[in-house]
Amino acid sequence: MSVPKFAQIKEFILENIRSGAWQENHRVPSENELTNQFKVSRMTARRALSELTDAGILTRSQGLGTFVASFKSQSSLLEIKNIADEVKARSNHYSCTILVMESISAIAPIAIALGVEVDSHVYRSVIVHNENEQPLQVEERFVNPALAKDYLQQDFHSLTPHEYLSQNAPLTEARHTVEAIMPNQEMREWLNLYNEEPCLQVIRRTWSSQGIVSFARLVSPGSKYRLGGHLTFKK
Amino acid sequence: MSVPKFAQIKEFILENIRSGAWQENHRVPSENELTNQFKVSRMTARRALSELTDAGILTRSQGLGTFVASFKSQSSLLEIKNIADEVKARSNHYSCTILVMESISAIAPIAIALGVEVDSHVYRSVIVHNENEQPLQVEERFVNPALAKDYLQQDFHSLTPHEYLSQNAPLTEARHTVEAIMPNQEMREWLNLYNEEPCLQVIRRTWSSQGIVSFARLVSPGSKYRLGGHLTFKK
DNA sequence: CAACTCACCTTGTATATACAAGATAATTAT
DNA sequence: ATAATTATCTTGTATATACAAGGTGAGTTG
Repeated sequence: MSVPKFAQIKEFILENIRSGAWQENHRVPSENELTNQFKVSRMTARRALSELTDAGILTRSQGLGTFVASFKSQSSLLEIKNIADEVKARSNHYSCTILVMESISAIAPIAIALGVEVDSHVYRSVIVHNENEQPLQVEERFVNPALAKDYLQQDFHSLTPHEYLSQNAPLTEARHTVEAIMPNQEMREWLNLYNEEPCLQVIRRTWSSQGIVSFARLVSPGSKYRLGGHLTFKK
Repeated sequence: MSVPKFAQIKEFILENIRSGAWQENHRVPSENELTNQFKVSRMTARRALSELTDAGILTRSQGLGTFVASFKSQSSLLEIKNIADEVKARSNHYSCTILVMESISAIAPIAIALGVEVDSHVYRSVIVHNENEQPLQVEERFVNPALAKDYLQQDFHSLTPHEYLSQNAPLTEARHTVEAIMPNQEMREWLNLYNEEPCLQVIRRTWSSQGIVSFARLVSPGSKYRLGGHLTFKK
């Protein structure tokens, strides 16, 4: 037996999720349905579902069924949380200012980061996220237009770009780097910084099954923002 | 059935690991041994072992047995890797300079972070880690003497503090925060920085089953060091 | 019509059993 | 003594079966 049956079933389910056919909260076949479809025992079908559940890809509930988990619950440690949620979790007032929404011609480094041709047009947005009307983070994002055609038509006051993109092109992968930088003049104005203050910069690239979706640069003042992480022996 | 049998077995294994009785690479009872000890079927014993393996706490190999995984393989995204390994992985030369090794009286913030009484004595070390003889990171560490008595007698040229502490008091938890700071004069000298450069500062607290082991502050120049992260749909 | 019961679906726990396959040590044959 | 075989331990895959327990909806009862 080259590929175990339970692994084949896992692959079948993952492929449906990756392709976008099964979105978040979509109901996946029950153990009995998989048992019939794949001609395996219930225990084998169950193993596939259980392992994907442990991995955070599915959620199950007794009596109801098994469902595709929401993407954000997948992330573990350095989840770059939705900034709006984070502010609201501190029970502060969230607002945002949209500074730029445009279609630009991609210079080399941006084209490379997005995996598109140099000088092809890409979307660019610059948004300032505020906590109690004070700038907390500047989000500069470059988006591959092939994977999010109507990006520029969105109203990001109600839905953050990250939320919009997650719903539109199902994310399969994300990479980020964190570094400390000194903001330039433009960035200092956006963040309302009058003195020389270091900033945390997170560069984040996100993939979907069709390719690189977007490339974001998140800059926050060092005095107002920090990232946290937590490791434990899980039970 | 209040607590499922497989969960009881998991708890039994975790407790042995948390207490330090079973160290890294210690061999845990085989499926058959657990079957006899707990009077359960092999499938139930197997479930406990499999789930802990999926969680990264155990590793198994066919024909050999099941073992306690090494702590570093537990960490996921924001693993603060051993800096010496990181430098060597880039095939550069690693060296370190030990600036301070002392026993001090804990002022309030340090005492609180370490969970000891104010004015009780704690160990402090300051080490500069170099890549090709250039300072890459300053590690200032405060250690709870109750949990690492002979900390000051170690030679940290051969074994980093983190490695020593991991071996000595089995780690059960770690928390860290990442922020951007401007280094003070002393730190600039340690890092050989002549101009104003922002730094990444990682604060890391580590727990063992007996309490807080140490509290470290890791500062690196923003231009030389960044943290990386990676999220995927795991298979 | 409303409330209750029951059938039926779902996942959750647990067992007994079978064979495959990797690793090691003891035994046997050369 | 060395090499090959075998026995025995380990984990890995797979099935059939049983009962428990949560959730939903249909049908019965008041």
